[in-house]
Amino acid sequence: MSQKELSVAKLIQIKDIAAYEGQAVRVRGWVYNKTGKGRLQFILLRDGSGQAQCVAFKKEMAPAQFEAVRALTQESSVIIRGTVRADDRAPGFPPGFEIGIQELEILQLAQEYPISPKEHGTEFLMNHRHLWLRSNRQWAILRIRATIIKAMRDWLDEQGFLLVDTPIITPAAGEETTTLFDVDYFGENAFLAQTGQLYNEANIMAFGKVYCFGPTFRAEKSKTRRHLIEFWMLEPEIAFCSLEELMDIEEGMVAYVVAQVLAERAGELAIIERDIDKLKAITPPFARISYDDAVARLQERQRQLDDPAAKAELAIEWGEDFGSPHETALAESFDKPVFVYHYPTAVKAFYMTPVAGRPEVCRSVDLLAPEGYGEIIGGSERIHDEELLAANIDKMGLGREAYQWYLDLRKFGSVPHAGFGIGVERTVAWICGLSHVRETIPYARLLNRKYP
RNA sequence: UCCGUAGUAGCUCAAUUGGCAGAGCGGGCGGCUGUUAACCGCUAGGUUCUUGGUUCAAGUCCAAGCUACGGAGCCA
Repeated sequence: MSQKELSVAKLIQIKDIAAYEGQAVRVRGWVYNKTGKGRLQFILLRDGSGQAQCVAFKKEMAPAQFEAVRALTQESSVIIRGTVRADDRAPGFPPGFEIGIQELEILQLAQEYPISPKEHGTEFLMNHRHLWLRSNRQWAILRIRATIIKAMRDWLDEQGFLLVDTPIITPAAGEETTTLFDVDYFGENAFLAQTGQLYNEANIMAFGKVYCFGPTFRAEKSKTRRHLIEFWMLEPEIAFCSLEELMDIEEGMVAYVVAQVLAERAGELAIIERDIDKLKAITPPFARISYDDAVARLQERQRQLDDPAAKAELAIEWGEDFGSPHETALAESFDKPVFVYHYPTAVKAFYMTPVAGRPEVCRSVDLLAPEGYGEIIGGSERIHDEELLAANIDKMGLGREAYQWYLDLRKFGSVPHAGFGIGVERTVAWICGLSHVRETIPYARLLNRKYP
């Protein structure tokens, strides 16, 4: 191959490498790993779309060029020109193809890179999150995250929902007032949104079926594997919708999301070594059990336990909310997500409709993911009666002024309606089989972490 | 906030009863024509989290603090 041919070699993305077998190409990227054997050097190059092994033989290159390859450091940025060939020995994403290097251009020779292919601790990796994203596993997880978000939105769009954005800076609490982030709004007090739901309820009266998608903020001092201070939530809201219809929607969306991940991210699931048989089982219908039934199941299960510590952890009386051991124990009976509906009114938010003839429970439903991942969705039928809603706002001591516009919705053509919120990070953690949500978001905001 | 565990080289970890501060990886130098977290030889690299205490002697024991990790509560 002549210099001229090389200089006009087509610039490709590594994900497409199989289509260029036998052709001269250029790839741009970063040195993910390097190994070699004297006059033979192997560069594993990643370009964001995939990874390809690039091979340098000393006898096929100018001496200075070969020396440059030999001196490459991990994460150096380069442009490589060479010829694509099939080789079963070649690792990569996709595997089976490699590039025989003919020319190398170094954009920057990287300094000593802190993240080696060997093991590291959580603290070290989180401190280097801005670099950790380049690692295979993190790369795969965040690509799956993107597919999950896209699938959720595609499904809703297909079902006739409209994306309607809700504000981040809000004057009133969506839920409890203890977990709000304060914002100085030109000398007045405002808060970062915990939910877009109240605005969704206004928006459905204009558009029928809507959803919002964005970050939400909760200043909870919680330090668990399933909590973030800043997390992303997708919240559909539907006019003229019952709790049963809401469950149909949740079920359809979750099943679609899992199917899309299986179809489009098989390679990434393989990188993170996810057991995909567990995901293939996620098809409608999902079991639906009442809170009453769930408590009875938990009490029965607790009776069968011998270990006193485990027994104490799983203790529950009717009226109490579930802790994470309860959610895990409940979900263990199912190999799909399970709905738990009609929770006690006292443990749920002020806007949830009481069950007719049984006001101690409300028209609420949580969806618990399998494999111990717990609640990924919370939803309910909203109160559409002005008197009852106003009374609840007073009872919670929330202050009626800030909710005046919300109460207005019940004056001008109020209708039964329902909606839910699905936590993106918890969904990603479940589908990817991760032990902690900190790896499901590019830059996690945790109780004691705001860097990088 | 509470309970538990830990903090030693850039990283992951050893260090016996309180008695000379060590290995692998990564870095540097050299070797090797099919490597897959390559391999072989040489080499540099330390305020043992901080402060105070006990002791002839502290990485090791005691006290307080800081930080992280695991779990609980709360939630999506």
